[in-house]
Amino acid sequence: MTQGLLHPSMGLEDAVLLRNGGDRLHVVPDEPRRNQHSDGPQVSCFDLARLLDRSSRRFSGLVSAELTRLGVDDIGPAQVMVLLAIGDAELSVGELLDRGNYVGSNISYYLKQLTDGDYIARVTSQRDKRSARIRLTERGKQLCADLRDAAKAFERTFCGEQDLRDLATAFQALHRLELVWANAARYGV
Amino acid sequence: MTQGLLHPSMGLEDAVLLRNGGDRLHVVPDEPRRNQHSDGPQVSCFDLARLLDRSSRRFSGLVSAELTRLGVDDIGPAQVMVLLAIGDAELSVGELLDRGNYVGSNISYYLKQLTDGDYIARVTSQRDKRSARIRLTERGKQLCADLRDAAKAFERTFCGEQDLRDLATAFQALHRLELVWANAARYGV
DNA sequence: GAATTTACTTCAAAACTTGAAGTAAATTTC
DNA sequence: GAAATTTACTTCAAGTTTTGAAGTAAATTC
Repeated sequence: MTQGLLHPSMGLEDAVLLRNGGDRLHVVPDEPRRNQHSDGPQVSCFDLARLLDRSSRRFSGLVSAELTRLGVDDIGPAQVMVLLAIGDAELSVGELLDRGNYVGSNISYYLKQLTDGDYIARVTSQRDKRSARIRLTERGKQLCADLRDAAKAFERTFCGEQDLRDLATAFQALHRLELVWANAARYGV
Repeated sequence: MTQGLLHPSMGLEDAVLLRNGGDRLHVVPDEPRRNQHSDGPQVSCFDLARLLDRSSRRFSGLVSAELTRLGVDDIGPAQVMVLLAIGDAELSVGELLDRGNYVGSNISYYLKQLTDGDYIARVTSQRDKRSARIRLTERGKQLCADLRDAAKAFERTFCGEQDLRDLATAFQALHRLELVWANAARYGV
């Protein structure tokens, strides 16, 4: 039984959390810092996938908390992600779909909630009346701005230089992997 | 309005997919390869979060497809993740919870399905009769093995050296970020 | 101008998540 | 050593999210 790729019963995921007397939190790496390219213990795509899930959930929790703090209770983190995906652009539902996260009926469902909550405005496109153009309302923009501010504050409080680099590193590496997975889904598999 | 952290309307996520005549797929990086530490365009945690979601979904899709191919139709990718989280270990529900992904009632729900499908066996612990010990059945082990094989085959077909490095890189960076997020959730925020 | 395709939306069923409440065993407290 | 508390789960009911099939109306193609 091909053992090897999958974790050899050693929890790759155990967190080492410490509080250091003062008011600032530190994450203590168990090793000085691995050489960027000697990939350490074998990592399978399943390991990564579980970490993806876990991180996603964790982050959603933070966004939820922030929404509560902001007094927003008609939408959740999932809807927020849609808002952020729209950003400053004015785009059609199709373009939003191309941005990747969702399937059609799903985004309709979110858009309905966001429209009801007055976070986005939808106007039927003049050139193509089938297609709706979507953009943030003032309320939507305000929420995004508030969240960005919260994220900034969060970074100042909890993140060091290395954490910010990790953010970019994770993004780049994951971005490439996603292309591979998308490719696979598209052709053969 | 604090613009900057959030995508300046340029889709960081557009995929560049090519098919190159032959039977092998390539992902074409738009630059030779960024210096590992000059983090390129600003990436916010929201950008990463959306990518996390997207990648997760994408990967689940691949697992789903593989399950279908294997003729497994009583469980989905979510349950598979639980199986893989258990691995070769025999552990209690509590330990599984500590491995991080789920909340209590949630894992009960999955464990029930996995028990019904005969993928896992649960025995009441003798030392502490409240606690159930969980392990994979032969069927569960077989499925995990099949999936690992599929992943191997997948890697051979679709991944280059760089992709494998990305896997490890993403894992490490994300792992650290998750600690930060977990920390934040635990104290203050 | 009929047939097809595109760009969505709606609906209903399934899957998943959450939180509150429940159960039974272990531990602590008095 | 019995009562109270805590631990280790499970169950339940009420959401929320996801999926896929079907629908609608505008645009395109034939």
